[in-house]
Amino acid sequence: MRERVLAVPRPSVRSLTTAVDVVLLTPRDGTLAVLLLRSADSRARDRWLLPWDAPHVEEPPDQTALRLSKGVLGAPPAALEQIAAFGDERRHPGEAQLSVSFVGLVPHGLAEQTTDGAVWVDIDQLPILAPRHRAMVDAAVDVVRKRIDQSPLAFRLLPSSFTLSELQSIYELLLGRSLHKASFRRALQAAFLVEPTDEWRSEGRGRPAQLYRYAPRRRRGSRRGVRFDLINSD
Amino acid sequence: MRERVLAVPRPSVRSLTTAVDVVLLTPRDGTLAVLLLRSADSRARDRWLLPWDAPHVEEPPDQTALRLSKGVLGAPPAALEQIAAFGDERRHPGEAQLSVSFVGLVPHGLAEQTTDGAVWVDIDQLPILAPRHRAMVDAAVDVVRKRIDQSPLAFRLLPSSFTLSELQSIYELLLGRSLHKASFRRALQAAFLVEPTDEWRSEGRGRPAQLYRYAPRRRRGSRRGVRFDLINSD
DNA sequence: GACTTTAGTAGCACTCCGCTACTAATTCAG
DNA sequence: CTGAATTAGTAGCGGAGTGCTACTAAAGTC
Repeated sequence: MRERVLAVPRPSVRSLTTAVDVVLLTPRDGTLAVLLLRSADSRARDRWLLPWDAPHVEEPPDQTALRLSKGVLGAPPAALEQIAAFGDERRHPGEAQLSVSFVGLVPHGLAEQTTDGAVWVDIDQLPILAPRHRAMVDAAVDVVRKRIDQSPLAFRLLPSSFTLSELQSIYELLLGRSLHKASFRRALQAAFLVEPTDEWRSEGRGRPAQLYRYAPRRRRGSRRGVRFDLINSD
Repeated sequence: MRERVLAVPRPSVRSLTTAVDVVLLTPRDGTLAVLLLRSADSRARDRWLLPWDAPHVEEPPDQTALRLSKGVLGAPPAALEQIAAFGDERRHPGEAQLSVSFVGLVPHGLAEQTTDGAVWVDIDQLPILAPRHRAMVDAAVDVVRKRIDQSPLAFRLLPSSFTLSELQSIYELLLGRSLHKASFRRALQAAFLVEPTDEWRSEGRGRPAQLYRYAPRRRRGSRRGVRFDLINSD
């Protein structure tokens, strides 16, 4: 930083039409479902939409996403994270040049109380959406699957006490594949993420299950080496 | 999707002042360095800046990022990925309401030929930057560290043939910690990412090293279980 | 009471990972 | 020429992690 450097001309900003779009996901019937809105205008090009809006004046995008989520759910989602900005030629329903997209996770209980006009649709039975909205849904699922290991997302989809089978179902759902029961529990125990309560829940037939609560304890440093889990040879 | 749903009012977009900002990283002297520009106006509030500009008309943000990168480097970077959109109260040097930020990786050779006005600064010796730029640099490093396992980023920072020690250095640099030689090589072999050439390189003192090339072979499906690598108890 | 269903555990075989300790090939100092 | 220094590369041990089969446990159903 001691070298002499020439100065560069100062750029300036430009105004782009902007939208904030939200992909709300909930566990439903063994898979993930997305919240879609039926278009107001029956002659509109897009019949189904992700909830979206322009940011209000001085409102940061994450606040817009939160406002939108509360609007359709009546309450904030269990988690809300930015996916990415989409600004390419893929069409947005409002013709926004730039979209900032968010993914939210909605626990089952909250998912039942959506406002009129909102419908949960299974993730592999999506209707035709505007291309940009379609890309956001795919990206949202990817984001969730990538974060699930690092962040206690799964626990936010459950009530404060839950059975380990319920927890496993959530993980299977979010990961999109099934897990082995014994291995799942062993990994869970090694991670010190849950602790048993002294309650049990009898769910129809079968042996009652012990209830657990989310109670992460400080990990002893588990510096892993490089994994090279390279799947997509990008 | 067979339920009857009420229609919702149609939102509309709004124009926000927008910038695209680029965090270019290169390996240098055993750590990562960021490319910064010296501000044109000596009385400007921010003396140092990340390269940034407004998108041109009809130019998607990733193209803007590529244009900016080529502008300072004279050539495209080895990799260029979106980090995130920043739209909160953290100040942008151009007062942009919304910033779309990208991270680019620059191989050592290319890093030496930057235009005048650009300086590489060690990542832990950053000068004061506008808060939003500062946040972008931190986020850029995080993004790289999270993707390094899944994506062959490291190989793009090296010439087409390289020694395994060089490769390990790049990994150490990107990950920000040192790796064990034998373990690194074992993991690399298991991943079928490289193949040896029949050339050797003698680098001053010490035994000559065999040169390898990046040659990923289709992995046999290595479905791992859940890892619960939960470190940040978010 | 036998059967079904769900919860939960034991433990084997195998892989993976960190590490110490080695061998190999070169340069450099004298 | 010889030995120290330096860098490359491998062997293999011990422990941790993983996938799986096979079991035991506790409830409901008929």
